[in-house]
Amino acid sequence: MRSTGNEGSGYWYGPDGQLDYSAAVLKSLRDYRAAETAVRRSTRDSMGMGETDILALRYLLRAQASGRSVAPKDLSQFLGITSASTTSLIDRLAASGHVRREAHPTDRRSVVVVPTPESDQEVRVTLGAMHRRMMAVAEGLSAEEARVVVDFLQTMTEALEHLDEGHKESN
Amino acid sequence: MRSTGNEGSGYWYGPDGQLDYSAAVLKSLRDYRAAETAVRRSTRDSMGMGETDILALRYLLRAQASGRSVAPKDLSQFLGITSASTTSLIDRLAASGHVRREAHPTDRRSVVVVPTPESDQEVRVTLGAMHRRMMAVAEGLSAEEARVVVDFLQTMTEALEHLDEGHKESN
DNA sequence: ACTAGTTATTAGTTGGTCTAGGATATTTTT
DNA sequence: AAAAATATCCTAGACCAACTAATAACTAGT
Repeated sequence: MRSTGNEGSGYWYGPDGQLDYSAAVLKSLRDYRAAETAVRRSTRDSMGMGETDILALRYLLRAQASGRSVAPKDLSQFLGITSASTTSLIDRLAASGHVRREAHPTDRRSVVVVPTPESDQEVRVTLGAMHRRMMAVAEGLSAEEARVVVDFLQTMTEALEHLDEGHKESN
Repeated sequence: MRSTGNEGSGYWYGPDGQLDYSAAVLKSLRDYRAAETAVRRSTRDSMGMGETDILALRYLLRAQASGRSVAPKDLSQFLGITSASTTSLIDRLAASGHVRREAHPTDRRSVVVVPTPESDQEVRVTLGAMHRRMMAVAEGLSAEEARVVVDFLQTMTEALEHLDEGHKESN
């Protein structure tokens, strides 16, 4: 339907119409992912850290911003790595001056991992430009368009999540 | 989906309106990425291979489907890894029976990497379900909605790509 | 007080990448 | 035609981040 108005998204005209739109949607999704991966890689290189380290740092900064304190265990769970890997990750981040280990106020087994102000600054500078760009694109959408995009992404996310559940059965 | 209000997408109502939509868009994009990453990881684990190996295999299968032949050099370039890493990657894939090395028809220095029929089958089974699911979601969009989504993703992709260009200059 | 469970760490292994260098085949120069 | 330069792939050795298994320090239940 509405076969007009696709000058911008081209490449996918075809006799069928409907099916071509779907292919275009999936392709644009793949392209987006590729671009995002490239940016992450570039960021990662420019900060001299691995992907996981950056994820961890961002998690720590977010937690700090909302007043939560983070133990190594929380990082393990969030990142999906073992506690041993988390220990060495914190070692790395501490060695590079991005975090400090502090004593846990009540549980003396545990530790609180705190990002340093410098790392906060660094991440802001490095990731700020990307975030602003993306925010600008999002703000370019009308409320109705935003609704369509959010609905689509959520539905796609749910589809993937359900898929992941039934992954054991060879289906 | 189908937007009956936003019970699903909630959390983002606020006095401002416009800005909250943008935040919701970015959040849904993040969530989608997280879900996709999880599925990839799960697939990777279930096939007992690394991420790079799966990318390589898919590249090989696509190339085969379109009649192109692939040399190790092509894999290096596509994956962005060194030739040494590519060698060991091919070693792995050959050891697990996913590919074979064959002589290059004209250039006797070179080698052609060919995916085995079994690996084709395996990838089809493993990735087919995901692709069908995603296609189903995409087909659930009207033409107009598809246009909005594709435009959005393309614009976002361009924003990221331009960002990546100016990444050397401290900006 | 003793046992069981939790939390973080250490030690050692594995997997995938890198750099450096070597082997073989092709192309270009002399 | 022979020699030099280039191209393509492989091998060797090292590094890094993840893993598993075992340990130390602590908390909580009985």
